[in-house]
Amino acid sequence: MKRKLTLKSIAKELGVSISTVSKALRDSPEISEETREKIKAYAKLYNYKPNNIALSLKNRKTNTIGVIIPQIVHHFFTTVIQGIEHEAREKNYNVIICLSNNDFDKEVLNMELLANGSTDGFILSVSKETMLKEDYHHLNEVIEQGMPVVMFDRVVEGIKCDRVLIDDKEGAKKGVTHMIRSGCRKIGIITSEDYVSVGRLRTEGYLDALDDFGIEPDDKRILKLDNIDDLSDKSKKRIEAFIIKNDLDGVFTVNELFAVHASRVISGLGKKIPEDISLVCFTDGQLSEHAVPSLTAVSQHGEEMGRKAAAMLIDKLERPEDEEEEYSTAYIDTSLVERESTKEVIKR
Amino acid sequence: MKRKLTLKSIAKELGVSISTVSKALRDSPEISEETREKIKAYAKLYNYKPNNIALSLKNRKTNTIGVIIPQIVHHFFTTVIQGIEHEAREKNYNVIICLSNNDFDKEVLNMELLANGSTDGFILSVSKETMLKEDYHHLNEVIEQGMPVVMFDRVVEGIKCDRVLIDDKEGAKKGVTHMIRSGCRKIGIITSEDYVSVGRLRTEGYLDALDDFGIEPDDKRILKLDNIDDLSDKSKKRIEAFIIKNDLDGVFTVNELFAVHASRVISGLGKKIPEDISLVCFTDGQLSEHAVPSLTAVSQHGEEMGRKAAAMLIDKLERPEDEEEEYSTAYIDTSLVERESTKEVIKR
DNA sequence: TTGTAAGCGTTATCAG
DNA sequence: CTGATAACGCTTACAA
Repeated sequence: MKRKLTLKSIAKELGVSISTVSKALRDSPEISEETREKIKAYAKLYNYKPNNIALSLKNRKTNTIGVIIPQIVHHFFTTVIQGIEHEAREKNYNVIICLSNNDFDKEVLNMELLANGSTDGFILSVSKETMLKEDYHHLNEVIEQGMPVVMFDRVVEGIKCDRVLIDDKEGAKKGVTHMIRSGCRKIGIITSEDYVSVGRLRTEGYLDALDDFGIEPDDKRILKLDNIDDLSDKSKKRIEAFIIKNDLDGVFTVNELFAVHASRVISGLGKKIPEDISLVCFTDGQLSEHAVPSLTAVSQHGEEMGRKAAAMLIDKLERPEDEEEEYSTAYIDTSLVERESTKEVIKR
Repeated sequence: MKRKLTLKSIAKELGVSISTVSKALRDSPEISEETREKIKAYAKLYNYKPNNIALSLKNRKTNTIGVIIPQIVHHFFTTVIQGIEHEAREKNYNVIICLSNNDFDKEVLNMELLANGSTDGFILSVSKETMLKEDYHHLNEVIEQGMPVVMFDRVVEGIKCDRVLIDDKEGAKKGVTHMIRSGCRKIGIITSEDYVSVGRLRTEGYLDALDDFGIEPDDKRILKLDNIDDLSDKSKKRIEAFIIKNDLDGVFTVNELFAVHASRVISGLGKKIPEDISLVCFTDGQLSEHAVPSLTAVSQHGEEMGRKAAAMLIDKLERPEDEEEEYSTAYIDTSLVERESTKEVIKR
């Protein structure tokens, strides 16, 4: 086993001091051309790379971003991570990803773990449990210690940090408006309980769209499920009942899973999509793209969101300490991807 | 901004030496009950947590596992990561995830980056480009430096490391056998070029199954696509042509994407699944589960694979240096998840 | 029982 | 131009 090269071992080998080696490798003009070349040649030959840990300790800077998300088995989050990764790499930062599993304690634990020297700042989407508990002491603590935080997607108020949000309300409005323009009038929505901010906002967008066209909202056409992250048997049952009982010509859902199940139920009833019932969902992922019929979807541009979050964080990290204390919220636009589950917009 | 507590700051505050604080916090019997309590009380009150970076430097041990994968937007990899995460947390390790984007240079870069002090070992699935190039110097280098490596899923030979593999051949055999038992005789396979090990192995499993039942293989019924990770327009066209030209009563695909497209093409031809053509795919993900018809799939148990890989790595990391030099390969069993795309097995 | 000092691998300051 | 020294935060012989 070949031990890793250190400045010390190079210095010893070449008969110079450690600091000479260090300076030579960083192209300091203090060092004579000759020794500099000799040292650099040696370092190159044996592939010397400085030890990041030592650098982090020395500089009190890790050049690492901590990302904490509820779960990774979720297409949206993976695209966000890709965006973060890309931006981070370009700006020479590393990324550490931790999962909270939607569990409050794990979120706190991970945060504390990473905060103890492993990262310079955080990008996070808070867990559902945290939102319910409304306990944000772990966030306030790291911020208090000077580590900037950027929240995305699931954000909470009252924290001193930047935010990146999908324009959920506008996105939902786009989707529902499209259905209305294509002739739908009896549109239902399958959404989540209001404490999940994205659910609430998307419901608002739905109502806004109806309002714009003077369509009276109807509570019976709003189904609020309690878990937005997966599709439990209970949720399936409720979706079935919802579609069977209501007389609908369009359904908007806040995620893909609800939509594919709705699609299945609708087809099972012998109704045609989109001729009898149109279907639009929030989140443009694999399911929307490959379902049969493929689903018209509100695309969230997760990658862009990740890039923006990383850019905001790095900006804070590299800004001089003085003129801080300004927090902003960036909105990432959505776009509608039209597919087979909706009809053409009616031209006037 | 509240600076983080350090041993030094505590020592100063309490008027004792740094080492006294250190010892007290680690419950050293050297320190008197009294001072120990005082120090621990103070540390607890102000929530002292040791700096991980300093510990890593001191111990030459980071308690961090580096994971390098081709891409994260892939359900299988996300489940593997979950497994790694779980196992690692339980054994008190952190996980750093890096993406190679299937790019050789990026894989090398990431590996070198993490190897410079950030991690104790690696879990990786090599990028496609790396397999093509057959250049594994980066792997051999970190191994040479004493950092253990565990390869999973896409592995290569001739590297001193542990391996975790899906039993691809057996899995494909299971899937194809199921189709044969349910009455199919003209079964086609949509797979990848042979240089992708999983593609080759799954093709072998397909051939094995045919052989078991005395069915003559037919090259025309084997379609080898060049990209297994996504579904290009070119691949779509080739799948269409393949299904239209061949007279098949069953199709086995090496991933979900190929299967959903095949399903679409088959339905488009007015044929019924599974009555006219059965469909089975490798990889049990969201698409298989939610497609209409839902797809019978060979489940890969990614989570288990991740756990196993992490366990093997940690085992190596914690084993005393002496009796090493033993590398093993673990196989993770697959299981067949029967859904709507296949018929019942015919009883004799 | 407590404190001093060396060391992990770096860099920056200052002296030679 | 080169080298000693201190420091980042921590642990651990060893000394007091």
